[in-house]
This record gives sequence, C-alpha cells and structure tokens, in this order.
Amino acid sequence: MAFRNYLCKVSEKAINYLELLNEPQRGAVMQTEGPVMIIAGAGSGKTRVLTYRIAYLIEKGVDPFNILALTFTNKAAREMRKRIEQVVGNEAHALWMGTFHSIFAKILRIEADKLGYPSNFTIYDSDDAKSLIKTILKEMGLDDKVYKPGMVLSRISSAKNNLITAAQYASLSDLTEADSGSGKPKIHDIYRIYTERCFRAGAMDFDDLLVKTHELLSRFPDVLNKYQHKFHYVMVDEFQDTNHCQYSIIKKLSAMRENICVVGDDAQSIYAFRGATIRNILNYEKDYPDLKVFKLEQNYRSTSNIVEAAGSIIRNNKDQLKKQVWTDNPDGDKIRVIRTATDNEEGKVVAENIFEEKMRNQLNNDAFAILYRTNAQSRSIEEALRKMNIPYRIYGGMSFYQRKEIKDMVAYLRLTINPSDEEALKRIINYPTRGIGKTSIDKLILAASQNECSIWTVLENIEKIPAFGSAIKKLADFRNMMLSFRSMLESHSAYDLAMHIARQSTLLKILHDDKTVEGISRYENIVELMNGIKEFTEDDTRDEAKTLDVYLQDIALLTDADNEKGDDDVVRLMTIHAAKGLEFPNVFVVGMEENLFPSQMSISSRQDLEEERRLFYVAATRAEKKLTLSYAMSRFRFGNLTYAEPSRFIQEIDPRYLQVEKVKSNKPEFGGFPAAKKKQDFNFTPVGKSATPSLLFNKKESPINRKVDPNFEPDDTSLLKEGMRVEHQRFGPGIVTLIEGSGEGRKATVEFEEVGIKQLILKYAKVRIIS
DNA sequence: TACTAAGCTCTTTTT
DNA sequence: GAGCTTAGTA
Repeated sequence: MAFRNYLCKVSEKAINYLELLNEPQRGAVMQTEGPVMIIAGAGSGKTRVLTYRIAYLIEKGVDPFNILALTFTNKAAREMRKRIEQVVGNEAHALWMGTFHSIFAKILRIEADKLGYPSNFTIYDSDDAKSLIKTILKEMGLDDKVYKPGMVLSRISSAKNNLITAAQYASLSDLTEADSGSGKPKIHDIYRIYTERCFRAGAMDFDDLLVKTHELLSRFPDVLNKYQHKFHYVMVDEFQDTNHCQYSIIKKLSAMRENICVVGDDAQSIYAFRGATIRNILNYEKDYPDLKVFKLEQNYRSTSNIVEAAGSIIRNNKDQLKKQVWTDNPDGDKIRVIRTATDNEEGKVVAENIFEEKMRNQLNNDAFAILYRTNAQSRSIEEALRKMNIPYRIYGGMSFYQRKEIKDMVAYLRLTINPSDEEALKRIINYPTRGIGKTSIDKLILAASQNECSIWTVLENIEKIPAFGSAIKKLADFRNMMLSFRSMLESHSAYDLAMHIARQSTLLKILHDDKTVEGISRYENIVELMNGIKEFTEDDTRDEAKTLDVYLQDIALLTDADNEKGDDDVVRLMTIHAAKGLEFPNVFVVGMEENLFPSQMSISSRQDLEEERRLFYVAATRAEKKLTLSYAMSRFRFGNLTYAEPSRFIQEIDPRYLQVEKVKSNKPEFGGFPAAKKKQDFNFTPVGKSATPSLLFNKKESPINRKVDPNFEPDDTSLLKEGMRVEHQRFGPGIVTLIEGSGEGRKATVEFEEVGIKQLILKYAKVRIIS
C-alpha cells in the first residue's frame, strides 16, 4: 500500500514539471528509451530539459547510479546536479555526472592497472605536456624553432582525438607527407617518444584521459561489459563539441541498451580547433537509424531583436542543420554598435555605459558581462572599470592553479604521490635552490633515458653512479626528503602532509621571507591552496576517499571558471568560449574588429570563418535584454599599434536590428577623425620602435600586476620632447618625479605608496603630439 | 652554481 | 605583454 502511495506521489510530481514544458521539450523528456537527439537552439531551455529528463528517469524508478551524464565543464555538471536535486532530492548524489575528462579519469583510476598505469597516475596539464615535448626535442637534437612545441603538441593531440596511435601515425602517408612537406618529418617519432615518456612517468595528458578510456574499453571486453551493465542511460550535453574519440567511447558504453541521448546545437559548435567535429551529429543519424529527433526552437532567453539579429548572422553559414529559432519575447532594444578611437577609449565607453545603465535601471553589477575573443583584451577594459570603481571578475586567463607558486607546491605533492612524475621532479629538484645545477639535472635526464627508466630510479641508485661526483650528496638529500614525505602518505591526512611538505621543503619559508608586494601575494596564494586542501579533507558530501592523490586529480581538471561562487555582485569578464552555456541580462561584445574577431588566422578558410561566425552567434545569444557591440579603430596589440576595420560580422547583421552610435571622443587629440581609416589620418606619432604603452621594469619588483591607477600624470615632463606626455602607465599609484633622457632607455623615478622610490626604465613610452 | 639584465620571438579559443 | 634564452658577473 505504501508503495502504491509512493507511486502516486511520484507521478503527481512528474506531471507538475512536465506541465512547465512545451511540446518538443516534453517529448524529449519522456522519450527515455532508445537513441535520442535533441537539437536545442540557443536559449531554448536545454538545461531544463536535461534536468527534467534525468529527474523523470529517477522518478520512473531508474537508479541514479545507472545514469551517466556527460558535460563539458564542471560548472555545467554542478549546475545540473543542483537543479536535479531540487526536483528529486538527495538521490541525485549517486548520479555519474561530470565532464568527459573527470568521469573518465574516475574510471581510469579504478582500472589503471589493466593498462599498466598506477591508479594514482598524474594528469599532465598543457604546460607539463609542452615542457615534455621541449625536453624530447632537445634530446633528439631538433630545432624548436622548426618543431614548435605548441604545434607539435596540437598535431599529436589531433591524432589522439582521432584515435590514431603513434605507430599508425607513422604508417599513414597523408599525415607523414604533410609533416615532411612542412619540413617536420620527425613528428611521428616525437609522438612515439612522448607516449613512452608519459607512460614511464605514470602520467596521462588531457587527451590520454579520453584515448586510454577508449583503449581500456576496446581491449578488455570484461571491463566494457561491466560499464555497459552499469550505465543503463547515457546522456551527453554539448554534443556538437565532442570529438571522434569521445563519440566512440559513448557509443561503446551505450551499445548494450542503446539508451543514449545527445543534446546539442550545431550553430554553437566552437571547438573544432580542439578536434570537435560536426560529423558526429551526422554520423549519429547514420549510426542510429531509428533515432528520435526533437528540435527545441523556441528561445525563452532573449528579446526578439537579439534572436532575429543572431539568426541573421548565422544564416551566412553554409554548414548547418535546418532549424528555425524564434521567440515570443518582446522586441526589446536594438543592438547597439559603438565605434571608438582606441582600445582604452573602448574600455572607458563600456565602463561608462555600465555605470549609466546601473544608475538608470537600478541594476546590480552581475547583470553585466563583457565578452571578448582573446584573453589579452581584458586589460584595457579592466583599467576602465577600475577607474570607475566598478567591481569585476575575470574568468579564465591565468587561473589560480597555473600560478608559479601553486604549481611549485603542487609539484611537491605530485612527486610525493608519484615519484615517476618527471615534470614535477624537474620543476622542484632545485627549487628552493639546493645546489643542484643545470649540469647535474642534464646528467640525470641523460642517465634516465639511457637506462630507459625514470629520473627517480636514477636518484634511487645515485650513490652507485660516480659520474655525479660532488652532486651525489645533494641529490641523495633531495631523494631522502621525498622518501620521507612518501612514508607519511598512509599515516597523515592530505592537509597535514601538505603542510609538512610546505614547511620541510622550505618553500613556505622563502615565500614568507619575501616581503615584496608580489612575494606577499604568493605566500597568500599558498595559504589559500592549503585552505583548499583542508576543505577538501573535511568535505563530507563526496563518497570518494579524501586522500591527496584524489585531490590532485581533482584540481588537475579544474578550471578557473569553476571557482565561481555565483553570489558575487561583480561585472563578469571572459572570453566568448568561456561564456558558453551562460546568460546575462546585458552583454557587451568588445573588440568587434576585422582580424581580431574574426581572428586573422581564420579568415582564409571557409570552415574556420564559419566557426568564428558561430562563436559570434554564441556571444550574441548570451544576452537576455541588451546587446552592445563595440570596436576600436586603433588598438595596441603585442606592442604594435594596429588599425582596424569593423568586423564583417557587424555588417552581416540585418540593419533593421541595429542602432549605430559614434562616440564623441572626449579626448581632444582624437577628436577630429570620424572617417579616419589609414594611419596617416591619425594625429598620433609613435615614438621608439614600437610604441608600446608600457614601462619596462623588473617584473619581480613590480607592484601587484593589474592593480594600477592608469590615471596619474608624470610630475616633471620637462625632459620629454616638447608636446609629448606619457600617456599610460602600467604601474602605480605613484608620481613620476623625474624623467631622464628621451626615447628608448629613458629613466624615470617613480614614487610608490607601497614600495617607496623606484628607478624605472622607460623602455618604450606611448606619447602624443598634443599641439 | 646562482642570479640578473638584456634581447628575441610570438601573438586564439580550452578540457 | 610574457616567456624564454643568452651572456655576463658574483
């Protein structure tokens, strides 16, 4: 009887939320069996459908433990878990939900021994991978100007994502011929050695997490069988961004029951550069002929003007599936296009706009997002926001875990867990300095590769190798220290051990003793890391063991966007890629310039250009109420002043939806060139070789990066040429009291509140002829 | 071996 | 602007 009541209650609850859905949404939720594809336009309630679908499954009696839901970001996974919890309660905990990388890492931890890996394998991030490539290039005697590490890595990565092993790579003539054609015939060798070295180090890179999972499921039928029995229902979010390898894995995993549901939008496919392929959507239709397709075309997010404008852009793409996104929402404001003179002015105008909008409509800061194509663009915007006292937060760019001091500390932890971890070892063997120099390290690496063993194995036997001479003692000391850390693994909590390591390695001490502004900040970061480990150790909501190796695997897959607390009332700054899946009432897309967005590298090929266009589509459809596009006619990029045309994408928008504004420049020297396009038309003279708007000084001495007052003027400009003034300073607040000489190499004495008087060299200064 | 200044190069997006 | 290498000094 009780069970019957329970059933009634469940179905009532189910009906409640099913009523909230429109026709195709409800269909997509209730079609739980068999292969399903949901084509979900921007803002069409995709997350809602996925959430309810899982909730519906659970209420139908499916054990959450048997549901696998894959997303691209941790944030998306967390968000969905939260929303499912709201519907079904605590049961959601047992769901297998996470990013491809984190779920597969979890499986690999369990099954690692089958592949010959330790279960506490290290995850190499892109820096580690790059550094390993460099080491290999050096050993092979190859020129890293020809074999650019980044480029080599991306060749290897795309091979992996297409499930091509090193051996296969060597035998595929179109690949090797392409490499020979570009003067890099050895790529397949590098690939092979790279793979061996990763294996020897007990390490997997991001791609390996996918490839090794695929290998595991292919080579071991019993393992495949186990997970096929486990996952009765498989769901994949952002399907348009999956690569071949990911697709193969989910196909294998769901092969037994074929309860596989993918959700995606071909118009929002923006990761082709990472191996994502639209072919997956087409193959999916081919692989599952009895596929049920649901198209979610009604947009609930944005105003009609935004939906229509975005639609008018994306229609320029040839490669796309048929669908018609529409909305019932009111027209709203037109899309504003703002033209400014410089990047700095662009920042200023955006900041002022935000300020006014906030005042006029009583909005919070978090109602605004500023999106850009490249991370480097954030600087001018940041400065303007700071000047207007508008709090902001940057997502992406240099993340917490990429900071030097954090990577150093993490390297100690990694090496403690996995002594074979070569990249970690190289990082800290002489940091803090303990008299182990370059020569000794080179010898170590050489000995390791001669004996085809890890550097750690060489260290274990260091006393038997006379070639190391006087360095033996120092190397042995280091080894013994690491051994003593290792011996504490069982008996100490992750936090206690980490704290012990930080102290014992003297890392904490040297950071503590460094009283420069940056040193203090580094010390604080380490403290923050320690707090993070403590929190992890004390976190009771997760069922996994709370050991150090689990922590390390966790943070290896964490990105900056995952640190979102969500409740900060700040303006959000991020790349468009990072904004995927998010929405904001007011969106500014800055840097709408040809060669910047679309990026210069993409304009030569149609496919690349179409991806840029989809990227713009994603940016535009993030906005709920207001969308503003801005561009600058001149911009400092990488030390050079560049001149730009407005992006072709602005021209592609149906003009009915646009409202074009010219900003009346409040900078007199820029006032008179509304139609200026060519360099000569600017009343501007760069000085020195490249007119970078910066002063150069020892980076270690610099006050906190980015916390600057761009507003101050030099006190004494008498030694500058007449009519020139220093336009922009990266440091501050402070007062320039003296500038010696002129042009490149000038010296400036600057007084800082925090650090007193400093002598600075003005390497290049951006100056203007005022007259 | 440790440290620093100077010089050179490259310049997209990220799990 | 940032990362990296090189050369030179202590």
